[in-house]
Amino acid sequence: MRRLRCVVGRLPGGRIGVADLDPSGTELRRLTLDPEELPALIAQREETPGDPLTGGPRWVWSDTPTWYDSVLRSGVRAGRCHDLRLVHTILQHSQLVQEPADIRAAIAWETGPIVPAESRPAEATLFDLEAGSSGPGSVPHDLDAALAELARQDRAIGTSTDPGRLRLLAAAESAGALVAAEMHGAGMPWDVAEHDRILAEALGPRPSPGQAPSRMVEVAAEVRAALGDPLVSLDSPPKLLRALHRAGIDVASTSQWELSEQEHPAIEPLLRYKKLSRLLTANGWTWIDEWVREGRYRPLYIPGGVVTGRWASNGGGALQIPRQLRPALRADPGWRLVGADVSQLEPRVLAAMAGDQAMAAAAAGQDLYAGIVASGVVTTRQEAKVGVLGALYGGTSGDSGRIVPRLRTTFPAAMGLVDAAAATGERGGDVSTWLGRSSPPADQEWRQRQNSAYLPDADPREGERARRIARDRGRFTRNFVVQGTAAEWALAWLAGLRLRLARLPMLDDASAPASGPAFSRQAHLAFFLHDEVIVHAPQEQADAAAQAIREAADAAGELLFPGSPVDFPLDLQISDRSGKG
DNA sequence: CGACACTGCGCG
DNA sequence: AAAGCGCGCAGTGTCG
Repeated sequence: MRRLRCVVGRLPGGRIGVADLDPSGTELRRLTLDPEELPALIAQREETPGDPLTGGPRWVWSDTPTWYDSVLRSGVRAGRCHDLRLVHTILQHSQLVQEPADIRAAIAWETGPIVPAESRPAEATLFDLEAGSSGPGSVPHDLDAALAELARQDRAIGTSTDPGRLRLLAAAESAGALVAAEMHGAGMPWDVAEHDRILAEALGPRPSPGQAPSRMVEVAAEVRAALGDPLVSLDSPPKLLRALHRAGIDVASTSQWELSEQEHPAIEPLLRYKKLSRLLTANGWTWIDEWVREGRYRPLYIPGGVVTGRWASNGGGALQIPRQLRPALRADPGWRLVGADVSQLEPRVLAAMAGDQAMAAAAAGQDLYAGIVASGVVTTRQEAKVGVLGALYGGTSGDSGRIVPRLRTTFPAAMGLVDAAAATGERGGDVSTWLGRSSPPADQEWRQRQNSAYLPDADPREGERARRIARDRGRFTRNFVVQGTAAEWALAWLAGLRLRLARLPMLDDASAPASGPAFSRQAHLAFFLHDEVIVHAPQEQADAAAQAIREAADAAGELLFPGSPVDFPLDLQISDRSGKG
């Protein structure tokens, strides 16, 4: 059953048009309204007693943040959407699309990764729908342009080799855009006092501006004493490297993995100094001042920001918050954090895609690596992990180089799939995820190097270089199919979770400080990181939220891989703080 | 002074 | 300078 679609776009003169389309694409009616009337219209159309958000139409618009942020600020949520910009990006390169000419010709929709207009807490008043909004980094917001692009996308999907998969991908990607906008609106509940406590414990109390924290000063002195160099800068890699050489420490770089292999009294304090320095510069007091407002950290999430389909983020390094600071992610009083991550998502996705019976059997328990040990191909969990990561990333040497060939005999279908993806990439071909997102074509320079390496008078070093970058691309495409399909699974998980949470009752009075009307009275997503979600839930909804997370994971598996024996077990905790169950 | 490249390290 | 994928961000250094 295909639902009603409501295409939203700008009209000449600053009004907004909403065109209702039946499943065949025929326009049934058209409304005209002022921009500030849009939230009310959406609220009215979403209103389905007892089934909030799930019974409404699919809103079609140029770009989700452009239209949806203001709607959200009015306290209104949309159930489903179709983000023309994101779907355009997918269809443009998808190998499943057999007639890409129209889509590719619509260059106005070719935006690449979005340029965050304003990621600082201030926020621009969305409808900056003036001239210039069709420049680079933007898309056409007019209703006519949206209708034309939607028609192109419908045709591209309808004539593709697998319309079902591309429709699912379009819906999942677009649902991700709704989640991203909502998570930005809600923010992560951030406990500044706890963050400060963690910093002070590691670094000493907050120093006055321009001063180094006391613990760092002490550790730096230890390093300088051990190097016999009282003035050396530890913050400049070139200077530090020279100082290390003067002290007789033979390293090619100052990276921690290389330093840690050295025996010298300066190494231990230097590594400690680097840890402290990283904590201070990346997530120190300055970070708190810059990013946390009224108990909320609000990064910008960027769906489709990574070529594989993973999200990127902007503002404060949301996807790289160190584990050490996780306890600062803390529920409001009377609320709980419900956190869940998928155990070994990528190898499970690979087993399902490849239909690898042996790998599916190994995945049957909570711990896939234990299952691989049980299969007898390796003897320790560590070997299983190194081997699987080597298979996914294209490891050829060291431990993974020894173990991966053994996996080939035990899991031939799974290994065949990633090996084939690597071979295709090395040849300059493209690969696609399970739902049809395709790898970016090899660029001109890459092709140039492959061609010139085989000319009769080519320098042998050119040939070596060509083979090396060919292997580099092979590792990329090998990983692309798995990382990208895992991202699709995660989008399906998020999409299902979001709608399940929306069915939970709105509380009459939640004791939480308002973070926007739509988020202060109901369990909502607060964080997402590739294979992990955190839901911020009123205490009385915590169990229901946990149940929703589990159901959504099962549903995602069934949606992508119907009938597959591979399941996707979760590690789930309910707590007032993240980082500890 | 800004733009850019590079290093290094946090996350999955 | 990971032998093996994908990111964002801060700091340093270089160039114009």
